[in-house]
Amino acid sequence: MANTTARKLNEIPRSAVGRDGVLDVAARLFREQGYGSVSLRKIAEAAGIKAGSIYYHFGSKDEIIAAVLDTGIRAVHEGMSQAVSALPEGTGAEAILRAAIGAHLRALLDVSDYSSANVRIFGQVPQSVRDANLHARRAYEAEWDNLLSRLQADGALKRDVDIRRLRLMLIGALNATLEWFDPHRGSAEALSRTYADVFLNGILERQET
Amino acid sequence: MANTTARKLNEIPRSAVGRDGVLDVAARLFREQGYGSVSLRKIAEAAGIKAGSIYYHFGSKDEIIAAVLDTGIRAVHEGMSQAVSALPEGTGAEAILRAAIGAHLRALLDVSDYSSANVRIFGQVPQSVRDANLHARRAYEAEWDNLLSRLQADGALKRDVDIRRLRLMLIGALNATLEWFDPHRGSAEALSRTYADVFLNGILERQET
DNA sequence: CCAATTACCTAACAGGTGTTAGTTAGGCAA
DNA sequence: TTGCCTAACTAACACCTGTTAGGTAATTGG
Repeated sequence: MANTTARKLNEIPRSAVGRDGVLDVAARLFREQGYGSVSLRKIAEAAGIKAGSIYYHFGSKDEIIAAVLDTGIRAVHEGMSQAVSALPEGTGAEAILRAAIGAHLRALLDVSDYSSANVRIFGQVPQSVRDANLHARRAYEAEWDNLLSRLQADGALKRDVDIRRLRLMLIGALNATLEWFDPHRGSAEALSRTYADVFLNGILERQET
Repeated sequence: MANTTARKLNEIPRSAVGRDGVLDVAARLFREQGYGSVSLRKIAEAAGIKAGSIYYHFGSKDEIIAAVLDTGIRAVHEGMSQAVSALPEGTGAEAILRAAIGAHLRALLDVSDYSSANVRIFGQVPQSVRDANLHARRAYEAEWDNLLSRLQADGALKRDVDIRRLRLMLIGALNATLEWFDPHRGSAEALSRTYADVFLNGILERQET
């Protein structure tokens, strides 16, 4: 009885696992090992339950990865949107871009297994699951395209760069970081600064001609 | 002994498939579908033989992906090295970098399923297979680091950029192209030029202050 | 012509896969 | 107490996986 009361007072659900617990574990495993190598039995074991029990919370394996992918994209999208809209009015183009780049990278490297899982396994999941995630993806891509177009219209970005292509290159570069970034070797913050430096001004030493 | 060698070198193999045929098919499937989704039976079917027959040419599935990964890295490495060393002496830093970027991208997008398969599945493959590929990978990475260090020492590259980090960012960005590039939408050649433009000079419109 | 080699085939193996059906134990409302 | 709800369980299913053993037809060097 004391147990029951204690449980009620805290916000801990009766079960130590639950739907969210399964999802958290799944996101972590997918990020670490890739889609094909993670079976329902592995997820169940890591979550401390049995494989069949997963079907109380989810209708299929696809439903699990779909949920992971969706949560992941939303996390990055929200992080980036908020970082940009939190800037004071009149912020310069360079600072805006630095904020957006920083937010995207932070979402991947610091914040959540969901975001990184999305990036890493998207190319490996069944087409139907990819398709289900496309709406959310396109919304995030549109956010970037809007931002970049606005900056280009203001004259801050070079006019000869195609926005769609620039966005693909930029986000692709940031996402690729997941394949090699090691937090022991440097902070996500410093890395984000380097990315911004390179993309904004390039790596060539400027000639004074 | 010499006879056997001569036969192997001169004559077209009797079979329409053979070890190389299996390898070609495997590289294509791995590139298209990822490591986990490609079974030996799928490879065999696409090659026009039966699953068991693969074991005449290879000792295990791991041996197949190891061969694919190895061929892939070598193809990119050779392409990049030759493109750079084919430049006339006295070629400027910018032209050298453009040549290297172009060669890397061409190897991924135009030349060979092996290169693109390497990039796409490396992160999904069993650790032992990754480890076996590391020597070849490191050799290619060293080639880039040498190139970039030389250019930096010559004063062509900014001095505040860490070479290792720059190489990871640059190759990562180029490799990410595989996830979205559509040859119907533009040539690899034009894309390579855009990558060079962005990385060398950045995307900010230069202010004339 | 013979023997060996090459490149395939068939059939089976043990184990892993996603998924389903039926069961159980505890908490809660009436 | 009764009966429902929640969140798990066990056991099995049909299928797929990498892999092995043994067999076969065609080609070739001696």
